[in-house]
Amino acid sequence: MKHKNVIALASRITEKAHRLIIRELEAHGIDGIVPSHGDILVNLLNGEKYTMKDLAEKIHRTKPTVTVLIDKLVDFGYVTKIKSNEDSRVTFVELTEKGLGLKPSFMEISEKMNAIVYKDLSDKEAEFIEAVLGKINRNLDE
Amino acid sequence: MKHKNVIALASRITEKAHRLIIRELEAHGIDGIVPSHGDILVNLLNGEKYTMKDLAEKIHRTKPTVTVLIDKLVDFGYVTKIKSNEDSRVTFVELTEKGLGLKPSFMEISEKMNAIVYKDLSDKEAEFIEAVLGKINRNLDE
DNA sequence: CCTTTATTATTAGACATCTAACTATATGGC
DNA sequence: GCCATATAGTTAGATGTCTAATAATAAAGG
Repeated sequence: MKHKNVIALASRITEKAHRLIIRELEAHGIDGIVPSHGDILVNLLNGEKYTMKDLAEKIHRTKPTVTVLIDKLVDFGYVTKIKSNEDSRVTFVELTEKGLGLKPSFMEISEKMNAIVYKDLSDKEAEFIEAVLGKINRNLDE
Repeated sequence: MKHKNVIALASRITEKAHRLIIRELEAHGIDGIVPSHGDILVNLLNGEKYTMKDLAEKIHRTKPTVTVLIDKLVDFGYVTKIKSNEDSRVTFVELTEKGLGLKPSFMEISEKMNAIVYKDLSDKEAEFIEAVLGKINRNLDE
């Protein structure tokens, strides 16, 4: 019990993973996209449409943040906003054709990431570490 | 090998830990300080003085970022900047008395954080998870 | 020496993110 | 039916962070 640096490691891993994702996206010709945009797009890749609020919850960001993120994705032509008919406060977000076209790249990047992260980890180790991280994650929900 | 979400967990853990740190700092009456400021201060708590560049490396941030962070810490009166005599390009940063006074709070917060993160983890589990996270962290240094 | 190259730090500009405040709409109680 | 309250989304303002460019100084090579 001498080290006590799970948080520092988690932080460094998160940042390196984010940089890797951005680098890979650029390598696939996808520019100006940060991981949060990616998270949104991944959620939309099943073809469903979601409200701004739904997306905010899914990617663990606030609504104002999602407004900005989505506006950028609209500018890039990856998604469209659709006003709800039933409740005019609500805005749905849906992938465009161009957005749907990102799927192969996203799957490749995801596989590449997993190959790096889980390199030389046995299935047992992978399972164990996810279980423990899950526990720590819950512990932090004060 | 079904989950594959170490990165997502690391990301959530990092963010929750950061929020917890900020909340605890405020509870100790330390306001306007984010984890990066904390990282800098923790590094200075041994009484040594470090250059801007040193600090940037220690906290894994760029030099422009550290310039901004330090300027804020100077405004708050926690640190002072001292021009080097030997090399006039170099600026040293050192804790003030007020900065030194943060030590007890920082230690308390660190202990509280460890208590939460390592709650119901055996020593063996803690050791193992840090070893595996260390491995993943290195794997990401492409 | 003097010029080129390297190094330290800052400034400028961009962006994701947050909280707080605001708008607009819906819902629920009386 | 109206008014209070809740909910969805945006806008405004602040801040940490980055990259690129700049300034100032040091070191190195001819």
